[in-house]
Amino acid sequence: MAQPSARTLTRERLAAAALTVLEREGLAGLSMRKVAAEAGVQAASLYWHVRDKEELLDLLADAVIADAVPPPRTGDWREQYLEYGRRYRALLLAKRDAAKVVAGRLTTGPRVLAVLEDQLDRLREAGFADADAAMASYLLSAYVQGFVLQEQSPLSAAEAAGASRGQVAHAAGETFRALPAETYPNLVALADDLTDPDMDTRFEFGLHRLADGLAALLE
Amino acid sequence: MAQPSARTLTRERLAAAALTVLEREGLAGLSMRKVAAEAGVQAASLYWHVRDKEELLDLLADAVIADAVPPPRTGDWREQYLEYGRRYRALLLAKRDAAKVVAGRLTTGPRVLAVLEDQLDRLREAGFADADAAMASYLLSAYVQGFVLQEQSPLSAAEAAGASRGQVAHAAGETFRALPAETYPNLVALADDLTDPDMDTRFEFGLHRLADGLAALLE
DNA sequence: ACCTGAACACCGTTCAAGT
DNA sequence: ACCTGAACACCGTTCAAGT
Repeated sequence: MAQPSARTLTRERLAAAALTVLEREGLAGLSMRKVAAEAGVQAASLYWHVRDKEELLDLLADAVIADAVPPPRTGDWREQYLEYGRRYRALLLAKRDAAKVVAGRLTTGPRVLAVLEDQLDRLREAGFADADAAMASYLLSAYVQGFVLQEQSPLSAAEAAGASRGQVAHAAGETFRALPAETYPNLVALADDLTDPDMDTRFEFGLHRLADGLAALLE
Repeated sequence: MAQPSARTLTRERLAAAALTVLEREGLAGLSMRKVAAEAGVQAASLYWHVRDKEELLDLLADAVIADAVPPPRTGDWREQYLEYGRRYRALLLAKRDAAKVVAGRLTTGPRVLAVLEDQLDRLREAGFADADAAMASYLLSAYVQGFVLQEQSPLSAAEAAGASRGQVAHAAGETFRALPAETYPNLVALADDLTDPDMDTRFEFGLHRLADGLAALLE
């Protein structure tokens, strides 16, 4: 196939420009004009390669998770399932606003398909029925996307304004503790647990529950 | 407290106007100008009641889930946990783009706090440790939000253009089936399972896995 | 085939000015 | 205290025109 010359615009170069802008300005700051400028072209030119901004975001979503790599085939299916979840989360956390970009978008890049294929293979091999393997895969991505979406968005105006996660969590804890104990005894008692900013532990907890719940299907 | 006269703008009336616009135009079509018009006021007036659009979206998120109601205290904790999940999903599905509005936003309306309080009470009563009860609650909302986010967003440009979910799912199934079977044997074999448009069944599957995984903590 | 210039309708937000 | 009018900088998208 004909190699596009160094300066011609392609969908790949468009996706790369969009990724750069995303990293620099966040999803809210990503405009067609800025992506065009990053690609060294006028805004109107993008519409030759892409129907609209929505389609550009599809390209961006593919680019965001293009680095997906299946975990090694070591340990049992459970350990490998956990590892899929951890890697997906890490992939999303690595790029600014990645969860917002990916959430609710169908990505079918070849790398993603390869990872999905591999994951299904391992689940079936572990003994899951076809439908259960498909569901287990969907379940994992819904959980990870939902989790990282929360994790990546500022908890409040305060955090957006520059306060650290720990500070915001502490303030939230104070809010719970300050609630009337007669009406909200549990919120007051669990204030610390509810606002614990250790996201790794939280993520692992959910991931293990999923794996345990799936394991019960094999008994 | 002084009753605001019928025509004065309040944060409550602002939230109600935003909700109306959301239902009519979707989140992408929700602008400060349209919300102002709906409230019978000029766009600039909103900034007296609200710092910026972000804060208006916070109000909107509260309004979206203000109707939350805890399930009846019948059956064991597991059945009640499932029911919390079902109701949360139903609440989000009832309002256009609700998952996108709520996802990654901290809502602390009194109704939501009451439901959370009640949920924690039941989990602790069932025997969960404090930290586990807090995690179980967070896990449920991450899962439901992640799930409905997928469910509520158009799977593709085709669906946005008016094709039914079933048609899109069928087309996606065709795509998987058409893949080279040597490279993607599992995607080809599970094409139907992966693209099954029955979202209720999918949701229930995940929900039961969560509940089973949590149940294992009590043994 | 691919890109530009100019335009259109529409944004979020600010601010002096009104009542 | 609350709202308006007008303005600013910035959007996504279209389209005739260029090469």
